[in-house]
Amino acid sequence: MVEQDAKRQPKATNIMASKTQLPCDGDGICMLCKAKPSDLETITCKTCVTPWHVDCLSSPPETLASTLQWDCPDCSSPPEDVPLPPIGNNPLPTTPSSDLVAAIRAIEADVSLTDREKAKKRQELLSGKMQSDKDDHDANKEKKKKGDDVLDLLDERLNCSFCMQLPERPVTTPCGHNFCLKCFQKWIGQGKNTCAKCRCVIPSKMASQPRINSTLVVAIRMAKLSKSLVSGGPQKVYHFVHNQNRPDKAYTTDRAQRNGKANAASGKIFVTIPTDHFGPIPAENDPERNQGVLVGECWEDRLECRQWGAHFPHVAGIAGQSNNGAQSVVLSGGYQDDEDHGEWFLYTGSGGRDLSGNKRTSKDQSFDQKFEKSNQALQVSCLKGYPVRVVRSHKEKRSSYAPEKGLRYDGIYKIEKCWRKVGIQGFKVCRYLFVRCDNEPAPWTSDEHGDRPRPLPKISELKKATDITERKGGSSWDFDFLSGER
DNA sequence: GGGCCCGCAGGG
DNA sequence: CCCTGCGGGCCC
Repeated sequence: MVEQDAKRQPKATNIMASKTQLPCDGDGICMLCKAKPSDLETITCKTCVTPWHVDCLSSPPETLASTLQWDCPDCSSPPEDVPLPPIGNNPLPTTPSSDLVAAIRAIEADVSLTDREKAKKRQELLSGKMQSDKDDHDANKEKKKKGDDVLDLLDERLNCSFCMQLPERPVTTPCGHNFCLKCFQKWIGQGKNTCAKCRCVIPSKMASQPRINSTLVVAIRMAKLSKSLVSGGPQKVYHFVHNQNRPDKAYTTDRAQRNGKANAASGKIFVTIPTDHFGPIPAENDPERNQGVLVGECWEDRLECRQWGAHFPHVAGIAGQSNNGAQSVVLSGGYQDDEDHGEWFLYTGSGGRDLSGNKRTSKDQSFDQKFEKSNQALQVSCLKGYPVRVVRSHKEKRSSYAPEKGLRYDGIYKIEKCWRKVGIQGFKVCRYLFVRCDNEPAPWTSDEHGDRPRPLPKISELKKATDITERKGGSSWDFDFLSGER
């Protein structure tokens, strides 16, 4: 039933490989003449979507039509012994990327459209039928459904045949199949030289020097973007909605130049809470395990912690919005003014630090902190008595309550007071008194404080520790734990 | 071990 | 779009 389709053969440009042929690099610079050709002087391969400098090609295409259907020297004229790729009875080409991308680019280039309109057009394009611009209001529900379909369609056709996910740093074989760079290299490393999907021979050049199909990257991104913009509409779109295509673990994006968690993007968020969800994460929001996030749960790093919803920001210590309150904090011991007593602790606000140059998280304070942004969010949570999830990190061991390793979810606290004072570095800091308030036994397990639950701190103890110099908001001292209401 | 530099995510 | 940020890896 396999049809050999002659039309699949590259246009007979019959490149003579007498002269070295090299494409443009990632910056659009011709690797042969080192010049940066304009768009008009550049031609893009229909298979691998790599740009080439026309003037440096030994045999450039002659007609407009052949330009659109052009295969670069790497992808055309396979060795004589290579059979034509077997084509199934699917009438669609197996490389949606080139045509699709050309059309998407045309939309992108249209300056008369807003981002939103572009997204809509992209989405229409991807769904294969141009939808008339009828009333935008009640079509929302339908669009939402359609958005999913589009992404699903993309998924099926673009997925890496090894890991079945949307490819990470996708490479495309001349036969039109996409793989993650890593998956592809692993396959080649096993001595294979045929496409894992259709068994067609992979040219040795491509095998030894696979190129990232950057345009496919863009297409996948655009499709996702278009989905989020069109389906989400004005209402809030939570992260977990667009989560389905992320791998289970943090991953290196095509943009990152290094592997590893330092520059990684987050893996799938497993829980179904919105990022502004207050309080514990219950079992009903944990479809993965159906148990919720339990006090004492530990994670390797912040990205993993994020995936379970305990604390969403990747770097920042406070999760919150100035008008809404703060959902969670991370205690790392990195702040001199922090004081961790387990059952209660003093937390320092963010800001006031010198972040010039590349210092993302300098420890040197150079100006006063204010109750704004995330500091204000904590203030709101204090005033309203909202529950705050607390995660401890033991990067610097300051307290016997710190977890043995990694990060640990230590349950719900309330911010009993907040104020500003002059910190150790001589600048004002925002300060918050957190007191544990959930019903589970205190999670500390050190010998020193082995008796659980640990008694609540005495007011005098807190007063002494907090050293209030300026009070800003906060509940009164008669907070509920005095009466035993936790 | 400290400094530097990277890219992601989120708020505004 | 810009700025910030209680990471994290690598290089010195």
